[in-house]
Amino acid sequence: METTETASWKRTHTCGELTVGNDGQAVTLCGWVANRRDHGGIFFIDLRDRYGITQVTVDPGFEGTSPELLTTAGNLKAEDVVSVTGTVKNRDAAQINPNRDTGAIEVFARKIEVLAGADTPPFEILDKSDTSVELRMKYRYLDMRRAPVREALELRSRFILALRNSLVRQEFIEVETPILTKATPEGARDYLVPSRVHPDSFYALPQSPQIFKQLCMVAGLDRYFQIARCFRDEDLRADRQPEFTQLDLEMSFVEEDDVVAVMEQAVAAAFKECLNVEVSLPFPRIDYREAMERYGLDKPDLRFGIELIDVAEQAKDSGFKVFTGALEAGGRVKALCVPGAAEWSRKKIDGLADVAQEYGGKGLAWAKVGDGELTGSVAKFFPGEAATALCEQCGAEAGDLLLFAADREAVVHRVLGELRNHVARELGLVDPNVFRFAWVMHFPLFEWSDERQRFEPSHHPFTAPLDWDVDFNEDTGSIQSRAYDMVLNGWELGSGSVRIHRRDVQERLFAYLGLGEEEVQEKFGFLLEAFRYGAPPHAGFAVGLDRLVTLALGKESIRDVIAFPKTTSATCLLTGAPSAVQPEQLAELRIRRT
RNA sequence: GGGGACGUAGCUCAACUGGUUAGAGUACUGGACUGUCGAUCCAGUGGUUGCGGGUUCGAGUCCCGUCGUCCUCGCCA
Repeated sequence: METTETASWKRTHTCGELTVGNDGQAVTLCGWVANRRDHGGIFFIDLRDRYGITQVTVDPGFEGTSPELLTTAGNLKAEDVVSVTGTVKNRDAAQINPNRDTGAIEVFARKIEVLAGADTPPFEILDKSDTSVELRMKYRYLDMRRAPVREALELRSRFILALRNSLVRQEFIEVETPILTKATPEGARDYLVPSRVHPDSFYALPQSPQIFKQLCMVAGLDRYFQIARCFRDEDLRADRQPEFTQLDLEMSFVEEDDVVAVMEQAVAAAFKECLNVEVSLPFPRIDYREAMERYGLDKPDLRFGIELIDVAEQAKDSGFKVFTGALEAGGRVKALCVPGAAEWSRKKIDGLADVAQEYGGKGLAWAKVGDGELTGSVAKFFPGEAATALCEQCGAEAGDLLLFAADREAVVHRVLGELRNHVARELGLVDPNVFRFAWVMHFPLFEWSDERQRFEPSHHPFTAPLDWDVDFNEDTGSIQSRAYDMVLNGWELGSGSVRIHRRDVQERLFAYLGLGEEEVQEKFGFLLEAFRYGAPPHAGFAVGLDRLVTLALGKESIRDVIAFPKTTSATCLLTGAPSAVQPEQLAELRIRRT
């Protein structure tokens, strides 16, 4: 047993819980010195812990205030870790701080023990931070003392708990799958881990627990889930970094509706429990094809309208070569009608053209809608009646701005889809407190790879086609799959699919992909073998937790909800990872530097 | 791999078209002050302008390279 002296600093309360009800109580608080105000005799110390800030008062007029206490109080510095023992007192009305939960009381100190002194921190620890990301990440542990960061982590924790509880209520079993696993042949670049025991062989960190969760279904677990860390060695963005967390699940004897219902329950429960936000169920479902036609992207932001409009009929006789040429080449001509944007400056519209080019457009045709006439770059091709017809088709009124894209369908959709998001932001139609979920159904089974000059699975090679008996060689690009995405406010939150449980279909698919028997055996042999012993029809889903929590909090980057995030160049500023290793370590792995 | 923005005191920023000794707020140090709560007041310390080269009588400013952060295209089954 330790002596009582050791325990004398132990807290009786946190810095967030004392109220007027505690008046007169003897308490001990522990925390960091957030601030100290010295009035030439009386000291005020803001003591901070995870739960809040409580004002500690050191008053020479207070009975029991020793000279030592005054000295200690006078020497306190920001971020010193202290234990304060004293008496709770209600403040006079004039001294109440309404901006703080504990603002109606203060603790008159009898004793202050410095548990650990602190150097002056590299930046001030204020809730409202203007410190550079670089410095915040290098000293993330200091950044995390700030309430906004801490609250994001707290919400993330509660969010995960709510999701977990919902799934457990829905009879799911949480299973951990290996982090050291087998390299996957396709998809993202793998992170590899050399094997010491087997020189020249490597583990890979999982891009997702995909195969293991399907094996769980063969095993008869029926309903699996996992809060799974996933790794993909690709370049970073605001909405992705190389290691991220998914809520991953898989279910047996189910189809799309069942998976969708489970996810809707879980997400709605989390929003309700953590944010008190009622998400309306069920989420609307939209066919992939329709999403592309109406919004141009497979992750439409449904918080606003401004849908894409086909103007081929009006464009075909316009005499405008860009339009007619695109149509003759089998492409599309579509438009966006931006309400009230006719007043936008030339500079602003040129900015839109830059956006169009960024996403593969050759340029941007536009027209301002006036009183029965058009002005702007394409106006002269739509005189009189033609202008009227065009405006009617677009639902355009005087004061609106029409934006056009004419190109291959993929380019038209991409450009207008991104422009749609762009102009909505410009128009202030994007409210972070509105949550518009949707399911995008029936993604294409394959997509064309320019790089490899062939069709590849757009989801993964275990995704079932909508028609089990479809011929993969026929009209390959438009074969529909049973893959679906969950979309929120223009972000892809997650995706899933009904899997192929029939060995014959799986073999036909591998054959179509050009994977020889040997190759299939080497890469997926264990999965196909498992399927030989009775695979139930199954389907699953995985939702990106980092993204979900980011949007739930109205943040802009997933780094805001990750405790120790990576930089854009995939490094950790705090630890310095990645870093060189000792030659001995390399030798043991039989790796030579080149 | 490509494009863009940024890099000046511990921190956040300023410094007109190249021109005297690179400034301010804040932090920090010292002093004053017994009711503040981002306390206030007075004084002070603090700079290889990311790094390397170049142009120039003279570079924080212009040029080239490089490093780092952020955004982004490609990439992300």
